[in-house]
Amino acid sequence: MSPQNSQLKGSTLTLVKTACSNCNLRELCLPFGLEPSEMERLDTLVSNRRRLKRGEYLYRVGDTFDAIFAIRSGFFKTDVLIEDGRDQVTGFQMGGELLGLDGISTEQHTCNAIALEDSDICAIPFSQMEALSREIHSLQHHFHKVMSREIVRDHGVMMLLGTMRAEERLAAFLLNLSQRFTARGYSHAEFFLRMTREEIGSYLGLKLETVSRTFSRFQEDGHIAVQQKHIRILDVNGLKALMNRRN
Amino acid sequence: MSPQNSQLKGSTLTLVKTACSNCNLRELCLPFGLEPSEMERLDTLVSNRRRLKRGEYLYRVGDTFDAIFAIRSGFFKTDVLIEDGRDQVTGFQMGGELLGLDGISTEQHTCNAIALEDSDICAIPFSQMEALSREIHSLQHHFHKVMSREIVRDHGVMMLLGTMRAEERLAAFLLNLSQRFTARGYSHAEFFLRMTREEIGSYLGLKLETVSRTFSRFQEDGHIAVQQKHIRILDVNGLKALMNRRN
DNA sequence: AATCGTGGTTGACTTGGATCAACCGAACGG
DNA sequence: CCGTTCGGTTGATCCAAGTCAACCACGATT
Repeated sequence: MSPQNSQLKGSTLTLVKTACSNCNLRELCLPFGLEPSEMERLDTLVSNRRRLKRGEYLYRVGDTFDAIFAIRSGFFKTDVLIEDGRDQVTGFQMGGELLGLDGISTEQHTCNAIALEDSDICAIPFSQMEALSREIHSLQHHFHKVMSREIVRDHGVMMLLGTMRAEERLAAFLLNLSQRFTARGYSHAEFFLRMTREEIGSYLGLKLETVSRTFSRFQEDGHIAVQQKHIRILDVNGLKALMNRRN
Repeated sequence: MSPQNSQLKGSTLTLVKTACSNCNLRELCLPFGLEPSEMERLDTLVSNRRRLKRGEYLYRVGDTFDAIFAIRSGFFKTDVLIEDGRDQVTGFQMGGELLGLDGISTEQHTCNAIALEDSDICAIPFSQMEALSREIHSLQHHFHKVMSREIVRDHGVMMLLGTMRAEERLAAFLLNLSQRFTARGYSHAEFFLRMTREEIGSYLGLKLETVSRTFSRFQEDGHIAVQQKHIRILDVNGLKALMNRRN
């Protein structure tokens, strides 16, 4: 009775010639909107593929930056820390999303990226990527859009952390996950959380107990069914209503 | 009886000969690191200069995006809002900083940018900027760094909102302002706040009363001297110590 | 000089989420 | 198979910040 395991085991690890052109995430990822001939040129940069096991670091604070990473499969978190031990999860990333943009600024990574399940990533050497985007306008423009989208996403998180109560934060979090799973062809209503309550709490500015309690409350109210990491959304509109209910 | 209207009418669109090459903020701004000949080429894009009076919008949520803006002088805030009236200040920007990066993603601005004092900005048409950065490597790379720096800054704010107590947030805020004023040749220890307590609170995820009380406490403890918007920092190290005092 | 409005300060009280603590259940290694 | 560990749940209590409210300071307007 463990659908989680069967799902995980279902991922067959075959060594495929890495290429954006045959990647089923290409429409979500960097090559979005490229002509076939252009995509071939991008393929030559992305030859570098890497596997990570659950818990492994893709990069750490202070690592020198020379490549951005596209997630081919798997699930990541990024976090920042301050001296005294506090840390904050700054995001959860899934297939088709880019990691490492934080490193461009100082040529050093400013956060940690950690695989939350066995994952598969493509490394894209950044200087080559800049060179290619000088030649392919649509690649350049799309890359700018991806960076900008990250800024907009961060504003959303700031809004969430600055103005929302615990219930609203959790509802927003679940709806966001649901929407991203949907975009990747998975069920919008049923999924497994890849992260712990503590990691969710850190991302949302809450303690793990509050996350747990709020999940329980959502369940009592019939909005979701939770069993450990397994989530079923029973009432999307109920969750949405929770979100912009002012007091 | 409509100060807003009169303010809007006050927006004078003057065409001044603008040039990065003679701007004293060039080392903080987009042209950082360019050769003189390259800077001349950038000058041709930045011909477009605009004055805003206090309270005027540089852009609003939903405005179509076609240019990024460099602040030549003055002070801005950006904010996002959700339906039910809540809003969150996402940043305060001063001379040499760029505004509008949020708009690249969807070709529409996703936040409001409002002048907090009479200000002077340079508009840089984005498609021309992309074209030029295909030719000038250092411009391209610097622009990427600026976007990345914005992402890193946002992570800092997320950290602040997610893990810090009111005292720490305010201390971090004051130290950040001080440091940015210093970089612009102003006193690091004495300055005027351009924003209200409410705006500070919105940025820091606090209520205005909490901001006010915390300023008073800092004053009692001899860390700062406050009188309305006038701030003197008396004990930088005291403030720094406040910041990473765990509990 | 009197009035009004906006922004700031301060006090009294309330509360949402943190903290502390006990306990439970699933996964894993010996 | 049992003990251990880790993650999750739930309860009791506490406190930092929110809320509500009164009042003050400073400019702008008349």
